Amino acid sequence: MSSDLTVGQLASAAGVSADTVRYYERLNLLPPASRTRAGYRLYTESDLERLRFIKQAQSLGLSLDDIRMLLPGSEAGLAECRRVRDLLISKLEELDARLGEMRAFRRRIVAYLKECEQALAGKREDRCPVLFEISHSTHSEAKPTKSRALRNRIDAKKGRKP
Amino acid sequence: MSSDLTVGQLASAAGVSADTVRYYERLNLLPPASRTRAGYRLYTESDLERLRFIKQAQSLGLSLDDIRMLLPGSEAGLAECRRVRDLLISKLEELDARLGEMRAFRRRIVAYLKECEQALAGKREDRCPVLFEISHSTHSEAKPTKSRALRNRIDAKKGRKP
DNA sequence: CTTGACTTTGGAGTCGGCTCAAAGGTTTAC
DNA sequence: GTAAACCTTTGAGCCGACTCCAAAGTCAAG
Repeated sequence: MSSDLTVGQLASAAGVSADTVRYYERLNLLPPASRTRAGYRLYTESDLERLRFIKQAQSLGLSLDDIRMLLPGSEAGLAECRRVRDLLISKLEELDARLGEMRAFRRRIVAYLKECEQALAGKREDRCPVLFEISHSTHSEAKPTKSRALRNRIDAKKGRKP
Repeated sequence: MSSDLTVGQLASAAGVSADTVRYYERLNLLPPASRTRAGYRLYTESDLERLRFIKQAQSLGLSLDDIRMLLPGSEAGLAECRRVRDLLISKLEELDARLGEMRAFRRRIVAYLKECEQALAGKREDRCPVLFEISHSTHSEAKPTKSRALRNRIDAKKGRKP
């Protein structure tokens, strides 16, 4: 309470950008901040806790929509707990479905890889058996745009504030 | 030539929309289709296989950029095979890394779920212990990688062709 | 008093992967 | 011969979670 924070201070305390804080406010993930006479947003420690909670939950793979459902509602302990449990169960189901798919895909990749290695060891294939399996068409290539997914990951890993 | 397909036929055979097929063609994921005199696209079985491969790879979380790299280039047999092998190896590594992350995430969810169930069984908590923990854990590194892919897959499962 | 680092707003842009609309041309079924 | 159901193109819109921008206001240090 000794410490009221501006957006920028709150943001850097939580390791996000000021834009992100305002964005969360628009989405009702953070309550509308009180203001100075000049209109600057003012935040308290509890806003910081809440913001950290959001980030933490997000790092668990929850979407902002999911998180909004987790944020302090009006119910008391047990009801709250049931709500959380239901969300966790549904996330777990999603996760398991996806894990199953990924393991199947892994088996497929491994099988393809084995075929490749065999063809390379035998040195007698006139074309990659994997590609033969996948498709018979040859097709000319445009320029290989650098993967955006990769760039996004890199951006995400290093520091928040530009 | 027994089985030439129009874009709509190809699309529904693969369970995607015609728009998606044309979109893939724009992205060079499918070779430019041959045309009838009237300009209609014509596809073959091998296009269908290729399209199915794309969907299969995609359902496991590979981006279209990733997939493009797995698709046939113009080099001859062994070189081609080496390229495919190298890509398969790197995808396999990625996949394993991701599987590891997901399993860790899963353990965390399961642990939280257990706490919820216990609190509900004991009926003595005044506050959900999971919410308490999340709000008091230290926020390390946010990595919301899977949310998006996860939701995309879910959308993909039910919402086909409206 | 001026500089420069903050703040405000609304609105636009980004990325991947579609999805839809508009305005027209073609093919097929009756 | 005509209507339905295809097909063509270009180009815009959608989602989630930001991110950036411009133009203007505010605040603290020197």
